[in-house]
Amino acid sequence: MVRKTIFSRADVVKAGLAVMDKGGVENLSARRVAEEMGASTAPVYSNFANMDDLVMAVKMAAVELLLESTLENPTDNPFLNMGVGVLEFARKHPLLYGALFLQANDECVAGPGFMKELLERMAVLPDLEQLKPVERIILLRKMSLFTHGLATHICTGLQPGIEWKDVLNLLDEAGDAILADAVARSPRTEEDLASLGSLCEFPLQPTKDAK
Amino acid sequence: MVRKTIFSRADVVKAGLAVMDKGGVENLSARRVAEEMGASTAPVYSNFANMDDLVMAVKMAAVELLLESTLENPTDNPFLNMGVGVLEFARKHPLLYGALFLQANDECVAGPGFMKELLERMAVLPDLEQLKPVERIILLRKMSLFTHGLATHICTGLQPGIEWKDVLNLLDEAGDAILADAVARSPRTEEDLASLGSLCEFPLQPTKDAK
DNA sequence: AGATATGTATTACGGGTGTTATATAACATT
DNA sequence: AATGTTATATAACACCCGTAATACATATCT
Repeated sequence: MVRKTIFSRADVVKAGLAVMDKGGVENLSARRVAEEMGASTAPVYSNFANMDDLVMAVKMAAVELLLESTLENPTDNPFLNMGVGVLEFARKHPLLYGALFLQANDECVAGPGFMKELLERMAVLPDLEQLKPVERIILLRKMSLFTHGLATHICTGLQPGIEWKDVLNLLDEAGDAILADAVARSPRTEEDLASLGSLCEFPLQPTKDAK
Repeated sequence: MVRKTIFSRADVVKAGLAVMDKGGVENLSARRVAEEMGASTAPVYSNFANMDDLVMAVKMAAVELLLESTLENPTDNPFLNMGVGVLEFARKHPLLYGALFLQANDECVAGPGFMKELLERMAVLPDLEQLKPVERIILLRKMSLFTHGLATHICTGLQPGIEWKDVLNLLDEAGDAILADAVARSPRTEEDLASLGSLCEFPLQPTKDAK
């Protein structure tokens, strides 16, 4: 008889992602992951030091999914597409979204790297090149806040009756409003920028506080 | 007369609110509430059928706190003040905010009633009376989404370095942008409103699905 | 083939949870 | 004073969790 399958680190992460997708972080336990894999809890602990490590790895896998989602191009507006990608992700994987953005998250797994990626994509868009780099950061911040507010409502089910096309229209209109406002305020004066101080920078590396 | 109850329903809710404020929903257990009250778990179960009932009651108490916070007037712009109130609440009670808005929340305790209240306050503001009622709903939706996006970031700590005054400036600028956009789009045509369909209504009573 | 190493399964420990059954103590009524 | 009522305390049950110790089976090496 062939030796039973060895469960790799990737297998555990894959199973963990499935569990998290179906039941959220709070259901991601060693026993459930094991059951999902069709194994015992032993492979979980041979591949990861403890559950916290696994949870982190699964979150990072979820971020990969999110970034993929933001790379699709459902509309002809690249700036809008980023937001739509986030919303699509929140709709298809509400519990993954919740694990990434709706938990007090010291490790900051989804924050800086994700924003940096989006910022680089913005820099080459024709509508936005007239803005100062700092103004693009502020614009991204505003759009990101609106988008995440919308995504949060989607995945917590706070607005049950809402239709998907209306969600997209809402994002579109808000994007227009915020973009028009950004253009109208450009170029900002120095004192204007000073009044927005800490908003003009991102902590561009993850805040891995070595503990 | 009946024997006076030492631990009233209100006492249990108060203790539950304290526990939730300090440790979030996930730490709100019968034993912790009892400890907070300086009692055993018995009063919890004599005042509430089960823990779900208590959690719901505590959430409703948290909504009361939130509404109080939105009634304060830190600026001279009543519309802005609503948003500032939400942000202040999220800053002072991040775990309460999380319990209300960052959990998949079937009971929808904080949604409709809260929005309805804000909508009524909007109707009497001078800047907004020129808008159609439906347009005010859409405006509130957008502002609410932006505000909650901001509040979520505050209470999950996703943007650690951000300063409070900058948060308020961000809200102020976004409010201007969204309000200006709403005025510019007014009066909306019928087909315009049709394209926003389900956004124009709130489910004005809580969705208590009797199970 | 036999020994060894290794990945996996099983089991168990300690602690958390919701909930309930029982015991106790303080009050109200008779 | 005795009784009944009722709020509270205690303890127990069954179930979950993270994690470690142990047992086992299989692949690899000698």
